[in-house]
Amino acid sequence: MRIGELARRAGVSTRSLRYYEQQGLIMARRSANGYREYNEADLRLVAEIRSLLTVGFTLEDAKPFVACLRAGHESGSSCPESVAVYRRKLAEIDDEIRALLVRRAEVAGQLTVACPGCVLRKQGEK
Amino acid sequence: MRIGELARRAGVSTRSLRYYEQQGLIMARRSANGYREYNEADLRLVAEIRSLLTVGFTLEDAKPFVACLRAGHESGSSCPESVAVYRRKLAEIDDEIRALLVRRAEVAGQLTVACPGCVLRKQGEK
DNA sequence: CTTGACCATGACATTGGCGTCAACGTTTAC
DNA sequence: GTAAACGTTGACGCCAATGTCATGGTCAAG
Repeated sequence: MRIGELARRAGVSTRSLRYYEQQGLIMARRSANGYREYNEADLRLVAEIRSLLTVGFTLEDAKPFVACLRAGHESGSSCPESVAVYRRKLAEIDDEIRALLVRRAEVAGQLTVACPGCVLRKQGEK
Repeated sequence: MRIGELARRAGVSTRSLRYYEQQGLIMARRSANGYREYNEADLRLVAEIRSLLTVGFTLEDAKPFVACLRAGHESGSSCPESVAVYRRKLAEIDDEIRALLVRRAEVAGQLTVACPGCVLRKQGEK
């Protein structure tokens, strides 16, 4: 299949597919006229990338997963490199959450001073 | 005082001060030679901006606070516009935290499948 | 042969808060 | 008078993942 069909089937733009290729994630074969030629496996790669992007991964983060799939594994996360990325991202997310909780507390504190009674309930507080 | 001194005293770069001016936050008087001339009140404005930026506000968010101070209020948050920004930012932070918790759960779920026992404790779990 | 739907590459725009040069004027001190 | 240290404006770079043109090749239907 060519890039337009893959884009439609994967629910992404052709621009994105070319960008993924440029970033070294999905390399397509080329037919005689220079058109990119894809197969079903490529559709899986794109799906993997999209699901990773939607949970906040970067394309760089997604590379090990794609490599894992291309290496023949049934899941992109079956490889130690992928697991390492998962663990790192989890730590990053935890850091962000911690930072946000601190910021929330600071803002809420200021708001309380400026306007007592204005503060809404905090995450997790009933 | 001129821009270099204000920058040193406020702990920011001259580049930032000029940028704040360009964004309409801090307008300096100009002396005959075209140099920006600041006073102590401007130092307070910059301090206000910095403290807001560090808790994740944008320069746009900071505008009402600066306006409040310039209007003569002792605190940048004494004006209803400022309070409104506080409330909005609080809601935004809560949204971000919610989104991050969702992402964390998704990533942790995937990691659990890929590598049982790898997942770290969640925020707030003892 | 032409229209239209594809495809290709290349390059600029977006968002925010600056860093960092460039190229040039001013002031200060020696 | 000249060098150092300051000031001015202007403009490009950065980061990420695209959107969106511009310009042009390919190909099937009519």
